[in-house]
Amino acid sequence: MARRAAKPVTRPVTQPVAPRRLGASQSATRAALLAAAETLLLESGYAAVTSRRVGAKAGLKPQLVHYYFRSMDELFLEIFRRNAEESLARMQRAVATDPSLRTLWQLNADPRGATFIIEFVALANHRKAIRSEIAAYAERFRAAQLEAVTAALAAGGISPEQLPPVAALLVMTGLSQVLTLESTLGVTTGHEETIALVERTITRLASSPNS
Amino acid sequence: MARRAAKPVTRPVTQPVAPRRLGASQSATRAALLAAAETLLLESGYAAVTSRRVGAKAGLKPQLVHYYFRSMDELFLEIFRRNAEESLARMQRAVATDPSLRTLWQLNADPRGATFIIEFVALANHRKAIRSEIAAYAERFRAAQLEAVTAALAAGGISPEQLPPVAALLVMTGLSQVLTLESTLGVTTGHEETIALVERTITRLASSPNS
DNA sequence: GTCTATACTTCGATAGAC
DNA sequence: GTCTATCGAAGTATAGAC
Repeated sequence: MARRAAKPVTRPVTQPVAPRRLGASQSATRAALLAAAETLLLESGYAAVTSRRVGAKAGLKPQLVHYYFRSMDELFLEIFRRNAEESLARMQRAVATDPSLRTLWQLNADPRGATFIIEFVALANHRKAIRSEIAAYAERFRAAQLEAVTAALAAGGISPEQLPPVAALLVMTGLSQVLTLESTLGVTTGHEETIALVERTITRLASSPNS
Repeated sequence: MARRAAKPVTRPVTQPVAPRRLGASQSATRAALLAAAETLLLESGYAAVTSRRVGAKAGLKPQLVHYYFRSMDELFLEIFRRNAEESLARMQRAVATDPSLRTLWQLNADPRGATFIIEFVALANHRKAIRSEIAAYAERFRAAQLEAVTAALAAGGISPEQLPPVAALLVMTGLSQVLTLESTLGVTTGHEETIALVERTITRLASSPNS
């Protein structure tokens, strides 16, 4: 992976950091690079996201990556933020329309999302700068979902003592993660039965006086 | 990542493949390299497992990695197989002693196991040679666990119609995966409540006539 | 059987011309 | 805003000396 920084670089003391020029964030070229990087990430994993390959995929020179992003970590973070913001917004829109457990469950089923999570968690394992960003987002996402689950369970007459909303949420999250993760591996034993069980349970919780 | 093979290399036609010598599989040096690689994988993610770093961690020359393993993929597979076999065996031993849901749940709680899974699934995302191996193992593990869950539920008087054993298994697997995954990120919101719910549910399923 | 020397590739990043 | 040129570190892998 040709680790970090080519040279220590004797930096002029008057310009403490970021002396390099950086491209505008509205640039179409920048957007193309981001799109190429995102595709690479999903198709081939984060290790495939190198400035050279991103450049090639976008039909551009690899140095442009460094012109628009201070470092590869910054590129990764930009990809993460965009997707995070977008999926948070999508979730909140969907919940605003129909604040049910089924809505949340269906949102989780997006296979792209699970692939993203895997890649970024693995990334976080050796790029500390990325870990905290992911953790912060995870908490934010959890809080927003929790609100929806709490409301949905209350509407179904389920008390928090019978079933803590946060536990219900984690069960759903865990399940959808395993299901999509295994699907990408080609393992699908038991998936059908499990999905059926979730559907039944959601229906039951939506309108019953019992756990 | 300084991708693949230094040179095409003009290979003599009489020696179609694997002309290189390989070290003995009982070698202590080999074991040291494997241990170092495994530690690196867990601590820093698969991208940190490079011949140079593995060598350094083991206090050996990086070239030795290539002497004992034909390629980095082979090293990864060796790590995977060892851990896979061992955890399958451990599970079967535990279940033989006490074939209950709680036994299975406690086995899943091992954080090492979940970290391994994350790393290898991410790896499988762009190393095809590894994917099939993981998928095959997953099916094997699933089948063994399923047997135990089926027996445990039957013993508790739960019919497969009330709760399909394979679905119960996937719920447990998904949960333990999310819990440890989030823990490594430092996110633990709701974990306590969820673990409590699982414990309660296991107790209920172990000895009751109701779903 | 075991390890060293070394080849060659790719990496991130920068400087400076256009 | 983009391209040419280039550096030095790190990557995989092989050939051949002990």
